[in-house]
Amino acid sequence: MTEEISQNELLAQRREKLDTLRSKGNAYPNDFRRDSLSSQLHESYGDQKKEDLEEKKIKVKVAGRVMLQRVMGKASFITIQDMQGQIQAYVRSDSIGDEIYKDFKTWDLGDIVGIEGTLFKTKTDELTVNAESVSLLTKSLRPLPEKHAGLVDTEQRYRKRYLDLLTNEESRKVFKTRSKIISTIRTIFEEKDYVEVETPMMHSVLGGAAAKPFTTHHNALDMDLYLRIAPELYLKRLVVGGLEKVYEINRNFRNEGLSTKHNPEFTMLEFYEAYADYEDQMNFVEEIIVSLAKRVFDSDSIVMGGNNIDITKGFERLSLVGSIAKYLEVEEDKLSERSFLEDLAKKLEIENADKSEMTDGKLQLEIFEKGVEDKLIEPTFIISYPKDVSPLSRTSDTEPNFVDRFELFIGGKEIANGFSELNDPDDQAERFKLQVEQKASGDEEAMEFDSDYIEALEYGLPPCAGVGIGIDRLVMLLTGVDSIRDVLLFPQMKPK
RNA sequence: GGGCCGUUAGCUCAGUCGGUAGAGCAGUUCGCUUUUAACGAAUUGGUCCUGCGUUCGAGUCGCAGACGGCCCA
Repeated sequence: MTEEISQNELLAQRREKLDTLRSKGNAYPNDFRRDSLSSQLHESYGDQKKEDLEEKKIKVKVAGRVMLQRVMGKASFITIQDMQGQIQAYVRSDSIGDEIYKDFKTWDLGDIVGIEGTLFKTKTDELTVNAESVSLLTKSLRPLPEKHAGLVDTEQRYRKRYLDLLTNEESRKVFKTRSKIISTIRTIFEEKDYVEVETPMMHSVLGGAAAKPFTTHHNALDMDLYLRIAPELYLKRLVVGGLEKVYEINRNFRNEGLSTKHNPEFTMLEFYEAYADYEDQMNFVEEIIVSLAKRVFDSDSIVMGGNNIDITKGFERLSLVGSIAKYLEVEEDKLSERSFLEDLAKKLEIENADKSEMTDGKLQLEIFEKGVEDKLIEPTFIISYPKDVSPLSRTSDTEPNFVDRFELFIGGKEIANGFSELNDPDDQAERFKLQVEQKASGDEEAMEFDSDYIEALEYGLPPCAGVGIGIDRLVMLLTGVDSIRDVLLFPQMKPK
């Protein structure tokens, strides 16, 4: 690699410039302190009249990366970019001195500079810093992507995100919005007196979700550990411990393929509230979504493929089998008949529909996922999930084969999953046993028997309900981005 | 895992029927004191993703592979 660098002419030229800087003193000074940011200046002085601004003689110190330059014989304009945006500076030979101007003309796009001067407006009315002194703070040794198009190559945008962020405003915007969404979520939970916690990322017992885990090894303990697939069982231990409203925003790890919707590590919001049930949580989830749109985007709707989805008119609620009946236009009564389910599954090309490990519940869920899910464009809560696909949910009081669980779909995508929590330790132990059996018969996504968790339940988990919301997908939904890689700063990539 | 598409200068992209590789930006040199994707003139820069094959000759055709994108599972 070093060899390659030294051979490239462009890099060699810049290195030569760096050598000159080194020979003149410290090439990497850290003594420049700015007092202004670009957008602030535009906001404060952008509207002022040329003459008024000149009279005020406002001194500013700005710093940033040189993004554009227009160099003339004895004067230049450069556009620098800082964390907020861009601002132009006017650099004149007779303001900064001939010698320094000569040096200045050797500076390259991408260099990081500090400029001290007075604000004025050009004849085209652009707010500009009239430089009185300029300093090169960091020499850039590599040329930036093309100044107009920016970095376009998708692979490079993911692998060298810093270049993407530097040159593509849209990309910067998505990640700033992501940050705002997450901080707003924290605000909402704070307002509701929830406590934010962090629970282990390394688990010795697998549980909390149906997923294949990553395994790692602890040397001192000489034991294998799983990277967590979900924090659920730890958060409910905390509810046992009296943290009656608790939430966590953190990473989960699932050992599955990469796609526009999957990254092996992703961010999950999970929250639990005692003395609440899944209906209370549905109301809260709806409130969260509406509130995020309002607070982050000042909007009552979500933009999906050019269409506005109004999210303020109340989210629809449909049972799982009811949604199958509605969207596949079949009779709801028949969806409890095995032969009917198998026929329907075959029509949808669902594999293994006639296998014994494919329980009625699993079959219903697969039919839903394959035939209904992507039709749920308007916000819809699907409720009443089959018990055998929901090993941590409370059994329904009225329908023993179903649980008090919901999932929220918007734009055809799952946004939230929540349920009244199973707090009967004996029922939970039975469900764990079933999971262990399923694991033994080849289900790689089944959970393990967590006896420590059962013990916690035996002390008494107050009646409660919890929800998980995938943050990455939520950000995708709210920012209108189609690939999870566009909301993750550093998506997982194969090494080149 | 399957299908389709892509990979050419630092970046963005052309490249015809198989005949010695092009542009714009960036760079270098010169000119230019209100430009703004500055401008004008000149000019440097290539592992055409990798390997094998077909051919007198491959960026171009074939096979295999790598990486990426999209769709499907």
